[in-house]
Amino acid sequence: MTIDTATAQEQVLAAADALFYERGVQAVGMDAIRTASGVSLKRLYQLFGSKDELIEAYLKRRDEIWKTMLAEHVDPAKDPRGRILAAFDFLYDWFQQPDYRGCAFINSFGELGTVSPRVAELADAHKADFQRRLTELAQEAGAPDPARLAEYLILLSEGAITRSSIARSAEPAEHAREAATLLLDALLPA
Amino acid sequence: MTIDTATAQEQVLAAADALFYERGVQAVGMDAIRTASGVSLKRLYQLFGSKDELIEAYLKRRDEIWKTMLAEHVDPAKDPRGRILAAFDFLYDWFQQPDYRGCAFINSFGELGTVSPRVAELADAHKADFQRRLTELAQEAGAPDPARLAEYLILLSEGAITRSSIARSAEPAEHAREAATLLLDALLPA
DNA sequence: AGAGAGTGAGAACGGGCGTTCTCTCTCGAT
DNA sequence: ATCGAGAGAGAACGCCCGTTCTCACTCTCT
Repeated sequence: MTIDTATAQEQVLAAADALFYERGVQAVGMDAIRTASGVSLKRLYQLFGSKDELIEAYLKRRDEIWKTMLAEHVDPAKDPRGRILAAFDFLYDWFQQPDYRGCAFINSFGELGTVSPRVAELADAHKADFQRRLTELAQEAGAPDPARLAEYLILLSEGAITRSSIARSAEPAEHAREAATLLLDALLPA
Repeated sequence: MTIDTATAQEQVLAAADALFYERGVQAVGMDAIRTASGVSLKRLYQLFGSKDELIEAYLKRRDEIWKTMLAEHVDPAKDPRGRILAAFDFLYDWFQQPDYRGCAFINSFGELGTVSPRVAELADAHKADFQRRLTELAQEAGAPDPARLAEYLILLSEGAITRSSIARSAEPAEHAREAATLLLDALLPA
C-alpha cells in the first residue's frame, strides 16, 4: 500500500506545519514529523532532502495560505476604504483560530534569523509582500502618499500580531482597526 | 584567584545575555556560556540552578535594562506630548545598536512560549509593564481615554520592533513616531 | 516465475546537549 | 604545618537529534 508522492508530500507538510508552528522549529524532531505524518523517515528524506529544506517548504506553504486568507477577506469588499479595513478583519479572524500562535515568520526568524540566511530571507520576503499589497490598497483608496500610509498600517498589523499572541487575545485586531480608521481619516482625501 | 560571587554572577549574566540574545535561547549551550564568561560549569550551576533559571534571570535583566533605557529618554522630556514621542526616540536609538536583534521577550516567547509557562509569563509581564507606562504618559497628556491611546501606541511600537529586526533597519521607529503624532493630533485635546 | 527496484520499520551512528562527577589544587583557619 | 572546604578544568553520563543504513518484504516488468 504505497502512498502517492503528492499525497505523501502533503501529509508531511501538514504534519510539519502543525508541529513547527505550535512548538517552534528547533523543538520538533524529524521523528515527531514521521510519527505525525505516517510517512517513513526514508521517504521523508527523499521527498525533502533535509530538515532545512522542510522548514523552507513549511514557510512557503504558510505564505501561500496566509495570502489566500487575506485575499478572501479583501476581495469581497467593494469600497477602497473597506478593502483596507478588511485586512484588519482578516487579522481578527486569524487571531481567533484556536491554534493561533503568532506569525510563523516572526517566530522562525526569532529562532533562526541569525544562523539561517534562508529563513531571514523568507521572513523578509513575506513581510515585503504584505507591504506591497497594503501599498496597492492605499493607492486604490487614493492616498496622496500610499507607501507612507501602507507603512503605518503595517506597523499596526505587526503590532497586533505579536500582541495578540503574547496576550492570547484577538482584541488587538479590533484596536488596530480602530487606529487604522483614525489614520485613514487623517491621510485619505475626503 | 577565586572570583567574587557578585561579579561571577554578573559575568555569567553578561555572557548569557549576549549569546541568548544573538543566537536564541535554545541554540546556546551551557558550555558556550561557560567559555564566554570564564566561570566554571560547577560554579555556574551553583549560582543558577539550571538553564531554565538562567534564562529567567536573563529575561529579568533585559527587562530592567530596557526600562532604564526607556526612562532615560522619557524623563528629560518636559511637555507631556514630547514625553510620549520620546518613547519612539528611544526605539530609534535601540534599533540602531549594532547588535540589535528585536525584542528578547518576543524572540524567547516564539521559541518557548508554548512549552515554558514561565517564559510566556515573563513576556506577558514585560509587555503589560510597557503598556502601563504608556497609559500613564497618555493620562499625563490629558487624553480623554488614556488606555485606548496607549493601546494604539503600543501597537505602533511593537510593530516597529518586529519590522526593524526583520528588515534590519531603524526606519520603522521614525515611521511609528510619525503615525503616533497623527494619533495624538486626533486623540489629544488641543 | 524470477530478478530488481523501491518500500516501511526501525536500528545504528556520530555528535551535541544539560547536568553531574572526579580529580587535583589552592588557601584560610587552627 | 596540616586539615578541610571549596575552587577550576574537564571527563563522564544519559539522552535526544539529524541522517543513514539494514533488512525483510512487495510489487512490477519481462
